[in-house]
Amino acid sequence: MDNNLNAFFAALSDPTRRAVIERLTQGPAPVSELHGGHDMALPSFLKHLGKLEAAGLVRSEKTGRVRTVHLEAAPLAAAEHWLHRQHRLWERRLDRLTALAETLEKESDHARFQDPDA
Amino acid sequence: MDNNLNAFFAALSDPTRRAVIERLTQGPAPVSELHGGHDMALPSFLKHLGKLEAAGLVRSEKTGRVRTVHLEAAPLAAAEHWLHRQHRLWERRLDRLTALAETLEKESDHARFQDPDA
DNA sequence: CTGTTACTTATCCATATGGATAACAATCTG
DNA sequence: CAGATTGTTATCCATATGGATAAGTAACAG
Repeated sequence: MDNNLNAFFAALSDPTRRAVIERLTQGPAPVSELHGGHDMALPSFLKHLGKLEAAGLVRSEKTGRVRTVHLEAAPLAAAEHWLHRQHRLWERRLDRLTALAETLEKESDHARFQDPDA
Repeated sequence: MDNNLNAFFAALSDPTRRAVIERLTQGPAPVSELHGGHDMALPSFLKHLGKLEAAGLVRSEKTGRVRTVHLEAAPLAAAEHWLHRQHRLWERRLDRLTALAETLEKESDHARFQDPDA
């Protein structure tokens, strides 16, 4: 699960591949359609699809001479989950810091009240 | 905002860098502490920190001879947001398909009712 | 002011990545 | 069957990436 994050994030670090993912949220599509609009030779484009599939973000089946590609939901959810977790831990920590700061501020007020000319 | 996603995801595609992020959710740390535990020469490790900082995931300040590194929340949130959006679009599409399937099923039942031996 | 600590900078190296072209294979279509 | 479609495989190439070592700078500590 953790090892996959390497391939997941690497796959998403390329704009061509993110565009493919975005397109696929509209539904499955054959390779040639996905390729259309990307200014790039087909074999080069196929390597991108290969990485997406290797990362498990996408799956494909071939029928006749057409290969149809579709999104795979689970990995998106997994990566999202990792990010969310880190984000949450970080925000929680900020909250604790804020709370601490407020505590210190109150104590500081109190001290000033007891010893105004400090 | 979109251009940053390249660097964001690329930064997260390496386990050393993800480990740094995870460590930093516990709070800021000096370079040497972050480096400890990673079996890697300091300059190599510094390149990882450099990428994290270039991606905006992390910031650092130097005081005396110590550089302290801390997490930057916003980019995590941005990447998380992109993933969430794609995930949502994809799930919404699955829902539409499910609905369509159910509709077809009902129509099919209806047809069978009118023409039971089909 | 000498030594130690904590980075920094400069190179170097092997492999990975993103791109291209050329040639091949396997369907359809007429 | 002949030809066009739709991928696929095999190379090749330039640059990026992840690692290393060596040497340098900038604070402290004594």
